[in-house]
Amino acid sequence: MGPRTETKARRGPNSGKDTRDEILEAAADLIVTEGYMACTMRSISERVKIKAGSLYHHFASKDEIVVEIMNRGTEMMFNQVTEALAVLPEGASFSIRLSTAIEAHVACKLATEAPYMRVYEHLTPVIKRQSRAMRRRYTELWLDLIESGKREGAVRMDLDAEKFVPFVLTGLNRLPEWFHSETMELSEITDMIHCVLTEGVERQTS
Amino acid sequence: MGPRTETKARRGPNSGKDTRDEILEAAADLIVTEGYMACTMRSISERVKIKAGSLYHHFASKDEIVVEIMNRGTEMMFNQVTEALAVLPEGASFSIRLSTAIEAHVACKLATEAPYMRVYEHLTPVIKRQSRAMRRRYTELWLDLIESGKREGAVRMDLDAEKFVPFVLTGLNRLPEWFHSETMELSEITDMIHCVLTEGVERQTS
Amino acid sequence: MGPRTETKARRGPNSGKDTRDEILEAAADLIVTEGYMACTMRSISERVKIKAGSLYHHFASKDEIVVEIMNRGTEMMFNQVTEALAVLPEGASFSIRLSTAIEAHVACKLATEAPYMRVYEHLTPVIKRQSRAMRRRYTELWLDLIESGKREGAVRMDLDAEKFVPFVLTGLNRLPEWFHSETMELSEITDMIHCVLTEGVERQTS
Amino acid sequence: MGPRTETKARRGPNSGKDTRDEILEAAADLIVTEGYMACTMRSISERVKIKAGSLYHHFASKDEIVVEIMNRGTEMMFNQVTEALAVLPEGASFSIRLSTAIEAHVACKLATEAPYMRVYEHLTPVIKRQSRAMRRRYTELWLDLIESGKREGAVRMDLDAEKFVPFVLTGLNRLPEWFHSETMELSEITDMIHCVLTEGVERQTS
DNA sequence: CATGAATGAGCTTTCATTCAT
DNA sequence: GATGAATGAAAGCTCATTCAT
Repeated sequence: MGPRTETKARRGPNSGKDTRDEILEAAADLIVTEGYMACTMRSISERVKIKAGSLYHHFASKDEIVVEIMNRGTEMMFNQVTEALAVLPEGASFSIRLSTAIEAHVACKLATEAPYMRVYEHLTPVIKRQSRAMRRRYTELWLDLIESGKREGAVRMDLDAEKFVPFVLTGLNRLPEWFHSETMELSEITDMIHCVLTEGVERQTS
Repeated sequence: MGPRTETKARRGPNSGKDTRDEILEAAADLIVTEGYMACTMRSISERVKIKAGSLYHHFASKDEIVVEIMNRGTEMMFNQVTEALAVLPEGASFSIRLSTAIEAHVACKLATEAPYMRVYEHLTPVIKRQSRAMRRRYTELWLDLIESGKREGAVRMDLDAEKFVPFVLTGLNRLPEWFHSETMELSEITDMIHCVLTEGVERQTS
Repeated sequence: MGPRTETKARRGPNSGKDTRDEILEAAADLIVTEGYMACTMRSISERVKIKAGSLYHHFASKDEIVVEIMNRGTEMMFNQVTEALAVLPEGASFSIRLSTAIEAHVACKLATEAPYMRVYEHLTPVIKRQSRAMRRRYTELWLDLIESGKREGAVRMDLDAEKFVPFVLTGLNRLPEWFHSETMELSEITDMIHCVLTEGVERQTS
Repeated sequence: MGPRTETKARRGPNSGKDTRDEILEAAADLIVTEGYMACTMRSISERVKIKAGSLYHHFASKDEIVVEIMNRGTEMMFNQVTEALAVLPEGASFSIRLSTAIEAHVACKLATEAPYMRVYEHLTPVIKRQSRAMRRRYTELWLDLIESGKREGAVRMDLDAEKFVPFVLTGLNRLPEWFHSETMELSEITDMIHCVLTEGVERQTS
């Protein structure tokens, strides 16, 4: 018998997903596809094919589920963007690093197979407040990006990163609300945003 | 006999607000201050100091209340921004018009006395879908602004306004989520945004 | 100006229908077409094009409306059947008088233009209890019919009319529940009933 | 350990009734004793001594409860009448079979201990429509009875059973509305009905 | 671990009724 | 007579949660 396959991994051999993961995924998927209101303990339990009360063996409350979803989502985004930046060649310019970050972030927000990262637009501020720490960590990733741009002389020194980053991120986060994959090409959007953020909308006079 | 105080205005001297308005305002205020979940027919009725069932004399359903709040909010924003642009001197440059629109929009989103315009960040996409028409109208105001910028040669012709405007507006709409009036000056933010959008973040080389 | 046309008879010249009648008819029609549950003070008032509260100028309560409908219905049935019997030639046989009564009763129960007489099947015993006196009077009409049959030697003396009549009437009253005018001829049914009641279902041996 | 008393039967020693049955019985009893309007989810739950919301663990809606009551009622009637006919000696005459069916049917309608079978008179057509299939099945039992009477030459061939049966059944069903056990003997009634249906009310001339 | 049953609080909505204007 | 606004009670139903088995 293989290592640690006895108790867990009931569906799909050593798939690595235990009930806890299934619950989170079911809940996240409900939020993304049917909205936060439709994500009740009962609807979650139906998807996992478990009875509602049994959810409490894995989570102390519904809040705990939602908070973990939010945290996992942000963490996955953090990892994805970090990874995308890490694989860039040593010494890549700020402009390249910025567009890489934008692309990675947006790709996460639209990833159909990973509901975790797409729940945010469906959550109200009251709920999101519970996941501030994790989000702050992600924000700092972007703050670092801007700071590095300043250090290498690519970004205006008077840019207030603490205000610029939240503005950009909230804009990027809501993209699923108006992006329609049928009529738009994703690269068009990331290019537009990258271009606006680096050069602005004004016609270059010279 | 005083001016039009005969029939209405039973609470508050000639306030001009009828119960319908009071209900909408109470509901909007609840959403803004305590979140959408806390805005129940009962909590609304308590604020208006009538019984819950009486709300149905003024609105057919809770949905109708929320939809009207959303529509009024967007309409007020539309009027406010339109007005701000209208009072500009004839021939004001695109840059001025853009910063005026940004300031007007942001001022609305943070106006403490007018909860209508601040509910959006507390609503989930499922709910907001019901007010799409009105929002489209507001979006078109901004599309016109960009188009006029192109016509006068101030904006790059290759800017895709249909993508740029939603990106900017969603960024502006979420401002209340991270703006803290204690530590930030509102003008700092609108200036930053205006600057980024027109010139970009890159250091001017010349 | 004609006699007494000033205040009443607003719709249709001296139609003889005042608001009170309109209310009763609207309520009866609602009961017949949509069921008792759908007959609310509000739905009645909408049909009469009046506001709900105004109904209380004409009736002290919803109960009063329903009771009057029931009474009027029974009274109309009483008059209709009495009239049908009255126009028979002097000395008409019991068998003829019985079939006449059946036909008149059934015709009332299916009369589409007179909802009053058709409400009964839609009312529960609890409600109907309030109109017992009027119904007793109608029952006595039938008791008299049977008694006259006995007197002229057409009806078995041992028939207990006090039991026979309610049995027959309840059977006749529910006819609208299973009669379908598309597939059945009304005369078929009244003939069948008349035949069964007079001769029974058994095959005549002689 | 006694027979099958382990798991269920928490209230009342081995009563064999689970909560679902208790709910149905409580609801049926409420309908019969206090009328359909008095049968609310709350009043049912009070009788069963659980909270109103708990009813939804056993039934999806109030409608489901009422429909099941109706179906059970008709099914019990069906079984009772079938059984009564089954225990008759082989070759019992049509007249005997008819009076047996009448007695069994009426006994059901008046059975104080079985509220299921007595709810019908308290339900409006709108509600009863939901249980048509089951009722049709019961009607067919009677249609078969008449047909067998025709086959053995006891019933007139021209009798339209499809009309005769509904007429008789509706008459029998409403019996609780006017039958008073204090002043009437049940057998008097069933005898009268049997006699009228077989021989008619007319005095035999020969 | 999982379940079935139950809870309690709260939800939106409906209804007959009242009454000052 | 009629209306608009309000009431109070109650309706059907939902939800997160608990817990003995």
